[in-house]
Amino acid sequence: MSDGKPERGAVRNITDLARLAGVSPGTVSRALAGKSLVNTKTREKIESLAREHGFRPNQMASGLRRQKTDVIGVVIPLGHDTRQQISDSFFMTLLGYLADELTREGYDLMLRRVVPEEDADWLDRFIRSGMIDGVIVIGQSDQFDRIEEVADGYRPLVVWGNRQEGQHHCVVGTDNRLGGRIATERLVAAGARRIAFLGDTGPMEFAARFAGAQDVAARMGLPPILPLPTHLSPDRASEEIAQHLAAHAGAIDGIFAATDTLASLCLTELRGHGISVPDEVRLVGFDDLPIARQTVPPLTTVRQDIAAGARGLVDLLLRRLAGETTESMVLPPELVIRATA
Amino acid sequence: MSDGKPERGAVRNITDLARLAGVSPGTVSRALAGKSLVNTKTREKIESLAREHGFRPNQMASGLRRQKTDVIGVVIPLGHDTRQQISDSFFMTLLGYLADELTREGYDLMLRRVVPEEDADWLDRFIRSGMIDGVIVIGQSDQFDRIEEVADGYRPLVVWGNRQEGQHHCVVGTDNRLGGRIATERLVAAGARRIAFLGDTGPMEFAARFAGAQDVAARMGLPPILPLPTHLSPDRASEEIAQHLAAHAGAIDGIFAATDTLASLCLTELRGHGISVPDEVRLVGFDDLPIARQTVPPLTTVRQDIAAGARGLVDLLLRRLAGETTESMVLPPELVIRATA
DNA sequence: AATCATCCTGCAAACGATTGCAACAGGAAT
DNA sequence: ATTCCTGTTGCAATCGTTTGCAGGATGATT
Repeated sequence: MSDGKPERGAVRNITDLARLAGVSPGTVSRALAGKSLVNTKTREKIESLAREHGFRPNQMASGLRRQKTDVIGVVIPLGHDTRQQISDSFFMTLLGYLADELTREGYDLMLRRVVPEEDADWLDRFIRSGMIDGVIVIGQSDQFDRIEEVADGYRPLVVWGNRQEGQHHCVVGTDNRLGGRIATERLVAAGARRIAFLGDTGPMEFAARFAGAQDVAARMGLPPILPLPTHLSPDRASEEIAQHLAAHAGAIDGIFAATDTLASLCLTELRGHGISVPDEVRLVGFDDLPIARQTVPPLTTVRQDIAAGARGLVDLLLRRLAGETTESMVLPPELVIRATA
Repeated sequence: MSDGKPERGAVRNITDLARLAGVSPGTVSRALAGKSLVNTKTREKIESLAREHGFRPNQMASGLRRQKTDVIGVVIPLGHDTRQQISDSFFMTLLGYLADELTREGYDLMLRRVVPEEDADWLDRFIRSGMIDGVIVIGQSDQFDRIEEVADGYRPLVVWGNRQEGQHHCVVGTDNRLGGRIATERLVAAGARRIAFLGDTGPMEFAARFAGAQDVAARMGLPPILPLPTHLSPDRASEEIAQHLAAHAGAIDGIFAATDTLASLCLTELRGHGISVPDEVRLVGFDDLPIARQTVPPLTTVRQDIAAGARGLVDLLLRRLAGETTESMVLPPELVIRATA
């Protein structure tokens, strides 16, 4: 205050501050922690000194002593599609909401991106690092089993992904199978009969969407859904989509894309091939990312409520942190009809 | 090994493991840290015991003792446009690359999103938390002065943003003013004369792009650039863009958008208004995000090399961490010509 | 056999904050 | 005057790891 530049750097720890205030370190700790056991005058003196010197208690030390770091780990396993997944719009949006929610609850967020193939015990390593109070895994990728293994011995763990019959780990996610059904039903309602699924069917979530599509095909007596495996990274995807279209020209009149990103790329390719949407081919995406509103024509898609997902993840994690046992949370998908189907 | 389920949880710290191995804690520490002073046989025994019990040294304690946490803080100040900025494609892509680079260098990433208006000393608080070895700030937003204040007293700080004459903090970023010139020159070359700038001119980076556009207008004797202030969040932006278009119908034949995201929204609105691009109105964006390739028609834009930016940020930060003094790093923008100008 | 260097290992003091316990002051109650 | 509270404060152990220093064992050299 005095000079605009209080001599900072002099006070490095709670003991220095205690010396200045003429009290013991313990009292300083209590005062700064806002405990009720400190005399009001003492507290004010300590607080003003702390402010003046820009002092903040060291979180590492505090964490060590309290056995609680107030940090939540968020980890994105890059399974199938190493590159680019981390900048996938959906995951990033979810991450943004998670940051919001965690901040609101007084937690910091430690982000880690791992490649399970190079680092077998990525999850265990993170958990036992001692730096985090709990873990949120974004996307099961192909690591379902690894997660299951760990989940039994470690409570504060919540996963974004698909719910599996009888699984042990607590998961938050959209009902992908139902989403797949909804999307496919829409394609059929729009006149499609020979339907393809655009995307890799390896990852859990995608597999479930694919299964949902198959459900509908079976129920309605349509030909089986044709899987068109595709990577997620835009550069590779475009090319692969083009090949798929060339290979199955005329044999497909409806496409269910695993992701809005893929759907959008597909739309571009369809236009390139002179195929009209939705007249010749109907198209439905998944996620309802902002991009879905801006494609030409605007994309019909299945909406995932990302904000609700983030809230659910944090809420469940906090409850597990508090010792509760929690059920998984399944969010309802919602059809958003625009112009591609 | 033995049973598939080694009794974990028994070994909680280095001392437990020392007891098991029949050595002192110090030796265990040295062995696990890979120091050369330990007998090979002892080391192997300790390592195998550690593996068997899934033990990892506590990073908090280690950090406390070594005064080094191996964590880098990444903070996104949400200045002008509180909501949604964190899920802005550009920042998120940058964040992804940062995660990659930091991981490669053996650092973890702590992500924090702050609202400077609610929390005046966001930067100081983060720095002095004791949890991080250095800070990367993504975007100066309107916090230039605050960052300057802190930068003199804290070395391991690097900022993504715009370089200012005579500034004190180390910054990595594209030459926005040059980018603005390039974009505007392209608009002119494509036949535009009455040019507008779409976006808020408040944030540093945008202000520089705007200034670059003004440079060109002045040099070429064109009418002054018309600023069309717009929020970044898609929902508000669309509406605002529509209003701008309505207000200046026919009076504009070229638009330089501050961002590809805005450009893409603008394109949608233009189509809605039946205005043809690039015949009636030319459009140039900024960033070269993946979306730029998928708009209809594909977007002409100014490319920022995000990967190089991330590498630069991490590289400079590491060097400052090592005690070096570093210059700022200015990346060259690059015009990518597609079909909108 | 004595000396010395070379390896390893153990001891104990840090790092900085928290907290159970004890002690103290001052006032109230007896 | 004694006893008993109540409200504050200090003391010292603790969280788990690291590391400077000293010391012990071993083998080599004279």
